[in-house]
Amino acid sequence: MLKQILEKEIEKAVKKVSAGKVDFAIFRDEKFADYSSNAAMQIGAGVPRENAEKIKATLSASKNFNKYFSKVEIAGPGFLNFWVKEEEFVKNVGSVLKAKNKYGSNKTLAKKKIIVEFTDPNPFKEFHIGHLMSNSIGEFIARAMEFSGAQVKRACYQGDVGTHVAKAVTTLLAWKDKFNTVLKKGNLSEQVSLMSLAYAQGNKQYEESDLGKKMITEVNKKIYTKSKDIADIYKGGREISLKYFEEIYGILGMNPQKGNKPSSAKASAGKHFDFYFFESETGKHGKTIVEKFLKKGVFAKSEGAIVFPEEKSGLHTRVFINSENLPTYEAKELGLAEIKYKKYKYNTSIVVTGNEINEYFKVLLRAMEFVFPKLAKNTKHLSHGMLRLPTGKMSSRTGEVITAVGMLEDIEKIILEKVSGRDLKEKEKLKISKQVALAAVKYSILKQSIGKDIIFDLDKSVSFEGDSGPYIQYTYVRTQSILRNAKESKIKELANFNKIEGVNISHVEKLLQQFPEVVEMAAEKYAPNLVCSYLVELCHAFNAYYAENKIVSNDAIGKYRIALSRAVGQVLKNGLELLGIPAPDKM
RNA sequence: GCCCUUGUAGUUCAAUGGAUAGAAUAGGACCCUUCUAAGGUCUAGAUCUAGGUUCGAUUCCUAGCGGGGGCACCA
Repeated sequence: MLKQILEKEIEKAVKKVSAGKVDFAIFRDEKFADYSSNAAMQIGAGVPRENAEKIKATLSASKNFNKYFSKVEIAGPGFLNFWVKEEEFVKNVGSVLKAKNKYGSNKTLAKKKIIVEFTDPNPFKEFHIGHLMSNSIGEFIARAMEFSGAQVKRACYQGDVGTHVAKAVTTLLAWKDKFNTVLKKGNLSEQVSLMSLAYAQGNKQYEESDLGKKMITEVNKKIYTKSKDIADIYKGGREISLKYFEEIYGILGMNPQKGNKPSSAKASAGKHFDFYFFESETGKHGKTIVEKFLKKGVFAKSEGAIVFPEEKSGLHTRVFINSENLPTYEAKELGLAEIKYKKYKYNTSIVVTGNEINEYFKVLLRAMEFVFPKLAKNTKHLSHGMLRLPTGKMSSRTGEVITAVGMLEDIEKIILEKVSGRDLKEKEKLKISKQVALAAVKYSILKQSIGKDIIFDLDKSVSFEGDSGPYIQYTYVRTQSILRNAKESKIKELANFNKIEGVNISHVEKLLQQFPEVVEMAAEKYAPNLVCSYLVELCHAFNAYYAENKIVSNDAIGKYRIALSRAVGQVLKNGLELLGIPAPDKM
């Protein structure tokens, strides 16, 4: 990459000016140049502009520098501005077409084994738009790591035991007949909605009456001990949820994983993750671990529970095993860390969750430092913000939730309306509306830096214009349409990019050259928003180019423009692929 | 009360300590007998307050004010 070449050249030049280590940056701002650097100003000694002059002189004399760059200038307080030779941009168009779906990938994480845990929906509860957020972000992280050469495994961790399950099961016990009927005769969505009703009802009971709370606590114990009283209901409900989740992963565009192994015999045959972990197993293992380390003094007994005390964490005391002798989230997570490692000897374990558990996770990692120091070091907690409604936080406890499927369906209807006039088959229209809806939703999640809350206004947030997923899809469609036209007109596109004359390098070519750098930074910083804003910028540049120039024409420049369109299409497709957004050929 | 996090155009979001703070929407003015107007062109509009570090601060530090989350047996 040009950036790396430039970096080395500057490094060499700086050494001639300063003996000490200089920490400089290379950045891009098209207002000024193709690349810029602050190297001269980062040198502690001397006058910045004089240092810049010296660096410039060295670079100008470098053969390797002159091979790729046409010019270096000094500006402002001492910035070095660099211009890339125009022919490099043309050559790069050829590189895009040659590399195809590999363009932009790199090897920075080659041979690294990474496990990414995300989505983590709980059986017996709804799959709401918050899970959609975790899924979109997690899938991006996984794909970005893969694009950087890592061997990635996807993991999904599901809470199939615990109070929340007991709440639903307690209600379902009371509704036994109704539940059995729906279980036998109802379709999946009826089954699921009955369960979420049961959960909301159970939750109400738990909060409003002591008797209800007591009942649910009893049922909770029965779930842990696998009592026969609840076995059928529990098993039935669990299966429904897991089946439903798999259906959603398919809708969200996750690819089935090859050779995946459910981590326990009880697991249903999920296909979309490599590993499925369940609290029923991590709880058991976690409890054993905590008990073992209680003896070693890592944990302490307090008020009938086993806690990780504040003195050790430096944060605050957390319960790992409660006074009912059941493992809490923290103990389960401890168990999970080791179970994961046994399944897959990872170099890095990334856990994607909502940010409301940030504090717990910090305590957990401190505890893990005592228990599994190596794993603690290699675990990275990546938290995203909450998906909030303009009316406030949504709550599955009260039943005020927007489900992922419900929202996607609503948007699909709007899009179906939009494509109604197009000359397309009904089947195509349906497929396209699904693809565009997914793009609208996923993009609105991924376009901002993860970690911040998203205020999700259904009417406003999900946009089809401007800075949106559909805009990128539309531009991709435009490139494909151009290629179809060229084919119909029997115009052959350019194949040799080494000696093309009369091409005016536009913003489009420069952006194409930038893609690999963007991908690398997005992966390094876990920042899908960088890919998003890059893609929109590329779309904008290409659409402006398209408005100004006739693309399809049977002459040298036409042939070049067709090739350029194909390259733009390829990069858009690669970028969308990273974001987990489909790229339709027509819309 | 304590801890974490956040504060940028009317709104929703950008900006590895750099040059003139970018987009998108909403507003105003234009462009479909050139390849999909889900598009393009022009225009107006913003860094919570007070200090500090720095050649240079939206970015780092301190304090204050506002939003969000958390503060042992839910996850």
